[in-house]
Amino acid sequence: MSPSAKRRAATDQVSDLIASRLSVYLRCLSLLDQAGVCTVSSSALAHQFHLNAAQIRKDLAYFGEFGVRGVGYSVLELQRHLRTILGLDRRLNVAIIGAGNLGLALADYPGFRQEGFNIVALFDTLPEKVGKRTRGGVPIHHVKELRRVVSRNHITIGVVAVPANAAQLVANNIVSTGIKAILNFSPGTLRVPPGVKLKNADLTVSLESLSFFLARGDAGEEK
Amino acid sequence: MSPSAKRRAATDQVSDLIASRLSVYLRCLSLLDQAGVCTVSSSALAHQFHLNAAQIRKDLAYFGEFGVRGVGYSVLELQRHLRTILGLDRRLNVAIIGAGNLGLALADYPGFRQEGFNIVALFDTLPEKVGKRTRGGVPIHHVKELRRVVSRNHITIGVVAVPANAAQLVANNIVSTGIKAILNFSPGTLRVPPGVKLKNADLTVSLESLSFFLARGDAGEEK
DNA sequence: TTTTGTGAACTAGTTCACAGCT
DNA sequence: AGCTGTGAACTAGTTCACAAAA
Repeated sequence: MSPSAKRRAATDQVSDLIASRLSVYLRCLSLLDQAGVCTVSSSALAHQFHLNAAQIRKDLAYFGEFGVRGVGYSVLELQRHLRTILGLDRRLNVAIIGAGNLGLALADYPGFRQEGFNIVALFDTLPEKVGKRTRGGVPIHHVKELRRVVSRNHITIGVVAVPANAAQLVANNIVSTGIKAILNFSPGTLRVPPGVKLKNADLTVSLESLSFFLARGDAGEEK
Repeated sequence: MSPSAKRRAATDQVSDLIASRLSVYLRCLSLLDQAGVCTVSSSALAHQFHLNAAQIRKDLAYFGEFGVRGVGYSVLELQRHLRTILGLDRRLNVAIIGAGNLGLALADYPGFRQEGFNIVALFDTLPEKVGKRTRGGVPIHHVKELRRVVSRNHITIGVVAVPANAAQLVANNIVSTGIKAILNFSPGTLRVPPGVKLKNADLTVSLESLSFFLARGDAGEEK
């Protein structure tokens, strides 16, 4: 079967788990690249980063034949492939709604910029915040400007960083601008129409799971 | 089979997915409670919050028989049960290592306090930060004070909010104090000994998954 | 009758193990 | 010889569907 035949149609539903792992692989490769490594085998990757070799191969093979049998994967080449697959070959503009502690911190978080994400705008409704900028220089707009700013700046990802009671309203607002990807930090379950990808990153849920494992006394590694 | 016989031994390994869902259920119940609802059936819960009724029942039944056949669950009673199961019946003290943007924001994040978590201390190595306090009043200590502050304040959860290159070192440091639960915001794969529960909350991974789904053009709901 | 609790059926995700390249 | 790519086997997680209880 030819490599191109392997690339799946855009309609195939790929699980969230695979998407997250690809992102992890990319970060592992960056580390190897920095360390001057040119070629790596799936088992070397697996061993170094506590992953499963077969799973790495399967995940990668899903998108094409990137390896060379008997040799392994070219670190540089695989990095490039993963960046393309993850859509990181172009810069992505991100808006954060909610200029509270969390929103402000996310806006200036250096990790995002580093990986190719531009946080181009914050939004809030409080008059004392609107018009200001974060320490890192991200401008804070009024939420009513959302649609205008989104289309002018080609924003493709919206981040919800408002309290729970406002979250669904904000999400609807984001969806109405045509944005197709939402990262939600607020607690509770948001509803978005089909065609819009929602990812939850509720920090309290994470802490409460830890609490749960502490209470039971059984631990173990996370996947 | 008696209700108590259902309660599983502490050695049973319960998946992360169940733990997270319990936390979500608890939040749904809080909303219902605020709305003055006294009793709720699994299907009502499922319908209102876009969950699966059978899954709710199975998750809950794993820990005991909390429902009444033909009636449903008492909102108040189930809340209390979930809080116990999640270990939220006692307050939990949390330390955050890394007083950067993210660490500072997490320290003052009102959602944590609200749910029963006390962020009692921040840690950093920079002399200009050590000795200060966050806006919310959380004191910033030097990392070398970690062990002392942890034992004096009965801290049971450690949060890693430092750059990737320092993360493993910080994790080791946390483990050495006897803390058994770590929430990791840094990118990359940390290694912790068995008996310590590690939960990753890498924000870049979340954004990159979204980017991936944008690039493919297939969306759909997250689990 | 209504709704729980749960075995059975099903679906998704992971790992094994090896054929097939290089 | 060594390592990828992948069907087959396995494991985990979800949903169905119904008996038992209120």
